[in-house]
Amino acid sequence: MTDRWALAPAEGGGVEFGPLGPDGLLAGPVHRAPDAAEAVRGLPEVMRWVWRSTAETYPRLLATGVRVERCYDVEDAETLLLGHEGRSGEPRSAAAALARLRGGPVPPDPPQRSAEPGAQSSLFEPEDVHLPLTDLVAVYTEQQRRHDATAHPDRMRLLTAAESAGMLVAAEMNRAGLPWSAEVHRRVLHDLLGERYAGGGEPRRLAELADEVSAAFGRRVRPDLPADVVKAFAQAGIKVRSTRRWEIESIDHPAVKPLVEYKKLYRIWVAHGWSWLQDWVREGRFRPGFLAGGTVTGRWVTNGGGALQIPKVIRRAVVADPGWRLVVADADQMEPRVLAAISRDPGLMEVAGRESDLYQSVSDRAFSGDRAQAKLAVLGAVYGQTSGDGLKNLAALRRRFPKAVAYVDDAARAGEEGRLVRTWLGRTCPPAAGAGEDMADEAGIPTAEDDSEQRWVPGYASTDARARGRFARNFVVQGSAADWTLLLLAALRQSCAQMAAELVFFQHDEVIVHCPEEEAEAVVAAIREASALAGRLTFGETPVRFPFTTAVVECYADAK
DNA sequence: AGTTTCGGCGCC
DNA sequence: AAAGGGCGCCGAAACT
Repeated sequence: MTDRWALAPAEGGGVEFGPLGPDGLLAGPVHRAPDAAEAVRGLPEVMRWVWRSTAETYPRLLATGVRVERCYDVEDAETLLLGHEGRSGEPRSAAAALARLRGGPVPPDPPQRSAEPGAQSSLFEPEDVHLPLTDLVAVYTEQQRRHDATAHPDRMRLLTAAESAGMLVAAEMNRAGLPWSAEVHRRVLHDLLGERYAGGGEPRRLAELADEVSAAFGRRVRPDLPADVVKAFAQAGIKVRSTRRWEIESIDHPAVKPLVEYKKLYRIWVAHGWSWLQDWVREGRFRPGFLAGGTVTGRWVTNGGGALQIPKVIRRAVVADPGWRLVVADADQMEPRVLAAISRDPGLMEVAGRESDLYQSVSDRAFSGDRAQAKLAVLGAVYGQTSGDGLKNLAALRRRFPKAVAYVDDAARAGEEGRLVRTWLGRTCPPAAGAGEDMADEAGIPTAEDDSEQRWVPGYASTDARARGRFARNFVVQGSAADWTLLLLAALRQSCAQMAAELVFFQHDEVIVHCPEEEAEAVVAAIREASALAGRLTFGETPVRFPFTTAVVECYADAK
């Protein structure tokens, strides 16, 4: 018995599966079963299942009550490996990987399916992309070799394993669902928006605010149409470039107050109103369709439902089951702590080695105690601020934490020059990300029809190049943070498996566990332990700590 | 008529 | 105080 088995659909129905040796080759006879659930259920001692697609396979296992310990997602690994090899534009299906291996014509990736409310996420149409077991294993074996060819094979192996674990977590979260009280949601909507009118038009409060805006302008204005609002301000003698809130709010005009209020409520109405509730909440659960690693940086996305943008007021509707609690855990100052870990800046590591407020410590050292300025400087360094006070503050930051600032500056320069930029574990930023230009241009190689203005010139980066620089600067921090959170989730998932507790929500640096009241303290401890373990596994031994703020609540809105 | 892009704003 | 990174969502506008 080996601890890794590969599994694939069999010709004529059912599945075939077999054990893998240390070299990644089939190391024993191939078995057959009527379906994946039966195969997995019959081999509880298998530690890792190698399959083509977790999003395709695992929801069906979960539907029959079968959980797996670990997996290896061949198509996800293909995506990460292609990225690392600077070939992110190539098709990443297992079938494409096999074709590259065998030298045949490489099939393009099938188009993505659009999201449907309540649907289990599934990236690919199943019919045309399945590989027989022996072919899948051939791709897997080659992928093992390709891991070895990376700059840090151990980190790359950790990355593909971690993201596969993330995909298990995502599938399990989608199955569990976020506890959601439709009754509370409706009450919140009614309190904010007033009664709904028949015919699906604006609710009462929005209609009233629209009337107030119109009255202030002295003519009918539709506050949801930016062009209309800009025109109305112009007629009132006020020039506005846009109707963004920060721009509107500085204007002295009676329409501003109802307009800003309208925008806020309009947003809730269209994005998380009654029709959202109708579409996305079933039997007391909201199933967000989490997709691990859905973005270039490795952050997750959700497939419909806007789960990562739930407005704070709507969180009132997230309510634990009777006798259960929500453990809401939020990583404290995650990005600067990650920057400390990846840059190995001694000063920043020392600051990040404490669990206390990092921005306060930074400000004590570099900003004479002005925490707000310190926070702006750190975020400016991470996001690539180009103007304003942030630049001045960045200089102060650079004096005290030179290695940290140099780390993101180097990433920005690499991005501007079209070079590859990687996270700590090896997730790679495609050169074209955020720019939409072709590869030759990205690499600074002139092409025949280039407009010279767009081409990269040393020392005179174009607007696009600078945008790529900002993207790359942010990528190394945000992406390495995503690396760390994958390891965190994997560890926390293993702890929760020992209890009734379930992971139900994840949002970049925040996780929610739904558990019986008596397990809540154990879950809080598990989060602390998972954080420490993830820090060690991801970044090695560093002084950096990753503390969480945790709250045990019955309602998500009470966590902050 | 159907599809893509844009403006604005929610979250991190 | 000014408007830098990542996303998704919606309706309207701008296209094919």
